[in-house]
Amino acid sequence: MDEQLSIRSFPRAIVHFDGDAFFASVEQMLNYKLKGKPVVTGKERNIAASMSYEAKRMGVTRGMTVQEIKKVCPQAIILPSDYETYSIFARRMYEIVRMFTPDVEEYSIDECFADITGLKTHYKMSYEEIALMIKKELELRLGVTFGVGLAPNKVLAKVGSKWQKPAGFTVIPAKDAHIFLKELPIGKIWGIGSSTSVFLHKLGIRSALDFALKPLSWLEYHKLSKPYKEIWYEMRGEYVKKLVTETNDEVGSIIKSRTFTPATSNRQFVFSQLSKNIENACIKARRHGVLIRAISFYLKTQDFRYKGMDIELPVATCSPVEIVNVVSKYFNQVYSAGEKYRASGITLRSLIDQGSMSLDLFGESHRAQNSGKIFETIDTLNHKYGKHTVFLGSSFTAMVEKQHQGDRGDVPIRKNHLFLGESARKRLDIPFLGKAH
DNA sequence: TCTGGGGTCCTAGGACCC
DNA sequence: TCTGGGGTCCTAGGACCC
Repeated sequence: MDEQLSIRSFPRAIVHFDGDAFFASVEQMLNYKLKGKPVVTGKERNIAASMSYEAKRMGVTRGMTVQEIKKVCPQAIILPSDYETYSIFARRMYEIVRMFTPDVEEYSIDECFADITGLKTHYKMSYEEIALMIKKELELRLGVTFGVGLAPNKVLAKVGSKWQKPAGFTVIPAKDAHIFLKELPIGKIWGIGSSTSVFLHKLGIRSALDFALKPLSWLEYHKLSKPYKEIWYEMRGEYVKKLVTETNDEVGSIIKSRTFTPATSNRQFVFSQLSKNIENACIKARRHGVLIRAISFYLKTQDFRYKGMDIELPVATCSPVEIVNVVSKYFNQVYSAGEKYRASGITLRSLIDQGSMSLDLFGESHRAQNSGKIFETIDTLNHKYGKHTVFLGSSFTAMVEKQHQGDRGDVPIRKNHLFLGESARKRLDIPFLGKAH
C-alpha cells in the first residue's frame, strides 16, 4: 500500500521559512499591549487579512468581515494593514537567513527559501540542526515564530513548513515523502490550484501521493504542462525548481485596481476611478524610475466578467495625462451604458528603465519625459503636503464623490486639469488650481 | 465563504521570415 | 509560381501565488 517513491540520496537541503500569522504577529511585536490578545489586520478593507492565533482560536478566519469578526470574537482588536512595516520585517528576515547562507530566495513578504546544501562541514552540524539554528535566530530577532520545513526541494519544504501550525519544524527526507503526501489533498500542494484540482479529481486523483505515483507518461498523455511536471518530480524527491537568489528590484508590471461599492453604471464615475488608478500606478512607476510603453485597462462587471483592452503607447511615458488621454480614446469600446461595473483596473506593461530612453526623430519622447518631470514635482508636493494634494481633473469625481450622494454626471470636469486636494487648499488658502468650468 | 489587490509564469497560436 | 518545412518573435489568456 505505502509504495515508496524513488529513493535517492539527499543531494540538496532546502529550507522553507514561513512566518506564523505574520502581519498580526508583527503588530503584536511592535505593541506589547497586543500580546496574547486576538489581533486581526485588514481593517481598511473590512476583511480579515491576518489573524493572531488567539483570534484564530476564537473562530476568526481569513476573509471574514468586520461584523462577523465582532460576532464570534467581540474582544478582537482590528487594525489596518501596515505593509511598509511588514516589509521592513520581511527584509530583516531575509538578512538574518543570509547570515547563514547566501542562497536565499525572497519569496514573499512572510516567506523565504534557503539552500543550506554543503554547510554541514562548515557548521559541524546536521542539516536539521542548521535549519533549527536559523529558525531560532529568526524568532529571537524578529519576535515572530516561523513554520519551517526541511526537504530535498522547494515543493516538499513547503509541505514541511505548513505541516505543524504555530512554530512547527518538519523534516521531509525523500524516502519519507510518501507518508506526508498520502495525507495531503492534491489541491494543497503549492502550484496546484482549484482549476487543476478539479481536473485531477476527475481523473481519480485525490491525494498528492495519487499524483506522485502516476508515471510520467500519464502526465504527458493528459497534457499537463511544465509546472505540473516539475511539481511531480519534486514530490518524488528530486530537485527541479531552482531557487531564485538574485534579488531584482525591477518590476515587470504595475497594477492598480479598485472595487467600488455598490456597482454602478455611471460612466463618469467609472472613468474617474480608472483615472485615479492610472495616477496611482504612475506614481509607482516614477518611484521605480521606469517609463511605460504599453498598458492594459479593464472594467469588471457586476457579475465578475472582465472587459478590457491592451494598448501600445505612442511614446514611452510616466505621465498619467498621456495615459488617461489614450484610455479616454478607447474607453467607449469597453464601457457599455447598460452595464453595471464593480471595479476598474490598469496594468502598466513593457516597462523600461528611464535612463535607457532615447529621443525619436521628432522629439516625441522628449515631450513625454518633460510631462513626467511635472509629475515628479507633483510627487514632491504630495509628499510634503499629504497624499492626493494634487490630482488630475479626470480623477475629480473619484476623489470627492461619495457614491451614495447619487449621480453627479452633470458636473463638467475637464480631463487634464490638476486639482489641489481639500487639505492643501485649506492650508494654502487658494482655490482650485484648474477650475472645473 | 458569492469573491480584495498585486503580481509572475507558461502555452498556444498567429505573423513573419528564410 | 507553387509548396513545404522550420525557426523566431510576439501576444492573449489562463492558472497560480501570497
